[in-house]
Amino acid sequence: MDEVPGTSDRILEVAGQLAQRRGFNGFSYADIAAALKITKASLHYHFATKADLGRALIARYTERFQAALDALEGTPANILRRYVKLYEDVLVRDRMCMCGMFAAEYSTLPGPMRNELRRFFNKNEEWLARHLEQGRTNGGFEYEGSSVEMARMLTAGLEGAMLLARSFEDPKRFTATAERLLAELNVPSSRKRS
Amino acid sequence: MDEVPGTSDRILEVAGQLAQRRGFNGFSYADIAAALKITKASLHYHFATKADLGRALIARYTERFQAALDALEGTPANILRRYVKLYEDVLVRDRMCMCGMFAAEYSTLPGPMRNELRRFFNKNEEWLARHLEQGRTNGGFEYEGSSVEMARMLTAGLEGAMLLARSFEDPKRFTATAERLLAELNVPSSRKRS
DNA sequence: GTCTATAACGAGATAGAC
DNA sequence: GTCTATCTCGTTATAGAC
Repeated sequence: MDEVPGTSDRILEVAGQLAQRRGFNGFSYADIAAALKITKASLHYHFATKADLGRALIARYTERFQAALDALEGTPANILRRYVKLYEDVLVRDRMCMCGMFAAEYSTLPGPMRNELRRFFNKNEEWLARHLEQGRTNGGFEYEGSSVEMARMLTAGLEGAMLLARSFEDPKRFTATAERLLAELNVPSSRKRS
Repeated sequence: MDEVPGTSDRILEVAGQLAQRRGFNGFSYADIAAALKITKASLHYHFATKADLGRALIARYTERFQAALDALEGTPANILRRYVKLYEDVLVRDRMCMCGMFAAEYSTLPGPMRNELRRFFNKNEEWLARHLEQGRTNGGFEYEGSSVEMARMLTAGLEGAMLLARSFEDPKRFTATAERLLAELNVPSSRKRS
């Protein structure tokens, strides 16, 4: 395990970074080629069309995000704080959530990418709803109504907060909004010791 | 008043629609020209560069949005419900908030557009914080902490919810999340009579 | 698997006639 | 103000040699 990455992987790595910073319509094969010092033609060997590349980008992102979620441990409150921190880490590296980015570009995306995008949000929602449920049962979370609805509110809030924080070039704006969102669940700020 | 719109206005109207559906990088002068049945060269007479056009688009959007906000009337709870309905109306016409859209494209936008974008969000935040404050004083709103922070949470939630609703091609997803957000303020759903 | 070369198209933008 | 014509460049994509 942890082998030397092949060309396809390195393409996905660079393209992913570009996509998270500039959006799917904001980068080109030329950008990737320049970064990897190979030619555009070589890229097409690995990903015949940009739609193929886009689909692979989301699939990889979903897989990695899911792995990060599955690795989160602790009390329900701490798991949720660490979940928020995943977003924060993306932001401080000057990136946006890839799927939040692509969601904005939704109407210009090829069909296969749209489906892959929904898959990401569905998996995210499922994980979040499950952990909210657990937190309500035995983690001190307080909210009324469906956990799925609450998961959707949190996701919307976090994605929107990333968008706004980037527009103001101020990651702290994200942190503040994220803390307010958690406060709605009665999850105290990580700065206060619980 | 209510004069026949000149060419510049018609350009902004069409370009605005395209921008709200496909993003700033998702439409071209050719698209506008086709819709208005004039040539691309004519467009450049009115807006020399696309950056100029983009800046004018945000300025106009800000102005119109502000006018819509100032026209909202009723109890604090009803004003807030009508505020949410402004977003909803955009969504059901198959559009996204122009500035939410541009926020996603932030890193690819020309500098003048970035400044204009922040101006929009600042004005929106100011209006919202003011009305939240009023609602807390004499409208039954319940929340802790700063009204500005709460305004930012609401804006993030609403923008994010629009993004997600569009990805699932389901405006009801927005409505549900918006109601959850208002519920956090103790603003009851508009479906229940208060 | 990577290269050179090029096709085929669309983008933003300009010159200059009317 | 709007047009025709054109420029220059960037885009995705392909053919075929190595």
